[in-house]
Amino acid sequence: MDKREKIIDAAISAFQEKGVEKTTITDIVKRAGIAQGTYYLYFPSKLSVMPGIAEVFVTKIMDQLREQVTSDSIDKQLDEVVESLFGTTDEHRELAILIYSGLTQTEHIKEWESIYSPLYKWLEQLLEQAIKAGTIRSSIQTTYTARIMVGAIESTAEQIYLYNNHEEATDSAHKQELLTFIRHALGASDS
Amino acid sequence: MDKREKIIDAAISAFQEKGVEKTTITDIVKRAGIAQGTYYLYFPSKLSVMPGIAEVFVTKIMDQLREQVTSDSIDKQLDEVVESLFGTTDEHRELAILIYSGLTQTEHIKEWESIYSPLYKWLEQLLEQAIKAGTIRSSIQTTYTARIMVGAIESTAEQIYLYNNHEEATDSAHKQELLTFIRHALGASDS
Amino acid sequence: MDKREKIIDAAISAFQEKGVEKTTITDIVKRAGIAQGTYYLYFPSKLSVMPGIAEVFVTKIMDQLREQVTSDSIDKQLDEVVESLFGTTDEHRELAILIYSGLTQTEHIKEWESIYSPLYKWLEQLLEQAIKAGTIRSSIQTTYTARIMVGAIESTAEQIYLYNNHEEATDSAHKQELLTFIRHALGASDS
Amino acid sequence: MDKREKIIDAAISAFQEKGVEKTTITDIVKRAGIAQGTYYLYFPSKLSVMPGIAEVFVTKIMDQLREQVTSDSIDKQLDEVVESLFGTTDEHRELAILIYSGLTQTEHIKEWESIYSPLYKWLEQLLEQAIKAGTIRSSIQTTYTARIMVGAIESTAEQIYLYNNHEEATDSAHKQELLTFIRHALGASDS
DNA sequence: AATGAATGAGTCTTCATTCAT
DNA sequence: GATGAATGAAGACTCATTCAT
Repeated sequence: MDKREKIIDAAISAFQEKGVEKTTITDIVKRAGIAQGTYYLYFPSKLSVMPGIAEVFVTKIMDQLREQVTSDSIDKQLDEVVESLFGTTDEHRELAILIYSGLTQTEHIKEWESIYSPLYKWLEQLLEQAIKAGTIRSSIQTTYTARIMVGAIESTAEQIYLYNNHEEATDSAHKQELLTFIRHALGASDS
Repeated sequence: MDKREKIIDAAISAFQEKGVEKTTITDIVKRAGIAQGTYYLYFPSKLSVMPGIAEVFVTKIMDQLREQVTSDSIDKQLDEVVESLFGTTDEHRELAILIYSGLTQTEHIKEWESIYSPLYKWLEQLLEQAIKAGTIRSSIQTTYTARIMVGAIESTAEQIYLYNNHEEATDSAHKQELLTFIRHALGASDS
Repeated sequence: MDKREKIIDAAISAFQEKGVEKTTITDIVKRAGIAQGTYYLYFPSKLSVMPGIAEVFVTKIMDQLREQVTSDSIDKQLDEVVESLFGTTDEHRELAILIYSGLTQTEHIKEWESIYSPLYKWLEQLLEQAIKAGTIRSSIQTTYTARIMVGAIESTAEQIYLYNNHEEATDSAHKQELLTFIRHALGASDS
Repeated sequence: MDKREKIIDAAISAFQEKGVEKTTITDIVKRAGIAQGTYYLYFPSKLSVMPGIAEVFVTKIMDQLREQVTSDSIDKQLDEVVESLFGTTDEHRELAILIYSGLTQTEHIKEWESIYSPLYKWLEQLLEQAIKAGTIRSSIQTTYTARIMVGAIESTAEQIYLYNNHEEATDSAHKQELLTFIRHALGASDS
């Protein structure tokens, strides 16, 4: 395992435990088991690990999606996409917060688009296939709609998992409403 | 103008210019034209101005909405809502980021929901009236859909104004796609 | 005694004892009896005290000169000037080195001229009086000759006191040669 | 070109550009095109290159003098000596400073005398010949006067080239005054 | 002889907070 | 209430030096 990876992992664990603001480079290097100066051979500052962390995060999202979205019908696929993204947000909520927090604190916010592009690309393809199959409306421009959908799903997941005190019943209703919202938006047949 | 307000305004301007992390109390008091110690008579720490800033932010959003959403038909109203929220995001994007950033850096993230509640409430009522008028589908649960819509609109606005390098043509297409998306989602008549 | 002066005195003592390079800000503040941060309220860096130190040095030179150069005849005055500057260099040799060293290490070297100007002015006046009295040649341009003389005397003093291992006999001969050199240069009557 | 020489040249260029204090071994090895560790095969520390640099410096001074001082009369020779040393100081002023600076930072300051000895010897011989020829006063002790002259000339050159902002007219007058000063000092015929 | 990644002790510098006025 | 000079703990960052290859 190379040092760059060690540092990213150590940073994730430190940021999650102590928060970005309160984490020091010293915390990170201790966890990574490397020397103080070695950190600066790989990253110029505390927050410059953020894009690295974000990549790890998106990799996790994509792994989950590829694993969990397996159906053929668009209807079930939407279900699985929402389920998967909700799951990732729930599971890695601290990671999600710290990425957002870290990105906003730096000049790196413009990198968000490129970090997310694998996710956007993947969803675009899924939409294109559905259009070809005639299961969603043909007027959809996949480039934009993919981004809109990801935004809608993730913001809803954040509302549920990050801001709220969960309640099984309302959470489920909220999620169902999102699914219905998206299905209508895509012009898919209501299930 | 009392000192508390002066401090909040100074904090907003400092945070926007230098970022939350790099802003110091000294920066704030200099802009506010008060003495170092005076700050602590009004706020116990740097991040404790955040709720004050957030209030200002939501007030601006609501003022814009009330002023700009004036039509009768749901179709035009949606147009105006998107237009208004896009405008606010564009104009106050740094403010939005710093609030989010500030909230994630503290224990205050759960307050996001309550900070946004005036906006949610306002949109719920708009939706309820449209349901009554029969211009959108009656199966909509306004509590959830209001939140989903705000999430979809703001995340799209962020994608356009925060992460991207603007291009007139694509920005406009992206926004149109969002409108179409929402209209279908609400079961409104396509314009 | 104000803090700025305390810092300069502490810096002189620290620089002399440990050398400029090996002295830390911590060394200085400890000797000055002030807090770490207080240093930065007065000076932005370690070497920026140097001009302050140089002023102290020139003040000492001037005090000595005024006290020791009391004769009326130019011949004796020259003797006393050389004696005085040699004495100052001998007594404060470490101070002299560290000023030169410190000035060369920074952007402050251009300030040397203005720091030395009291000395130059004083010697110009002495020369002007001698010209009026007809005891040195009238073709002398005092502005330049004052500078040349100071340079000649100090460089000789440095050669003797800083670079050499002293030997009473040669030191004295060296000094006499300098005096003869200057007397002839000024067109003064040889003693 | 062997590595030792490469290092000395790299050190000169780095010291001149960044100053001795701010130059790091890393700066030097990068310029020399060698590896970090290789430096230590040739020099034990940063300042131990200084004597090597000083050699280069005095070699340049002597080369200039031998090339430019070619006349027979003492009067013209003095002119050429001053011209030559002024030229070297102007051209290599940073080099001169960094040597002085480097020497004062270490225990090496006593070496200044021996570094300069070729220059002193050369000037002693020139003076001896002039005494023999009867063109300067016979009471001169060449050992001391050579040192005094070098000191006077170099300190004047420093005053002009290091400390001042040049002005063609005053610089030239300053130099002429120095020449007149020295001619009288040596008891040479005024030109 | 040459390399250059890794080290970690040591320093500079910042800045939230205090408190005498 | 208001001030702002002073504080000093804490953290970022540097860089001479080493050593396995």
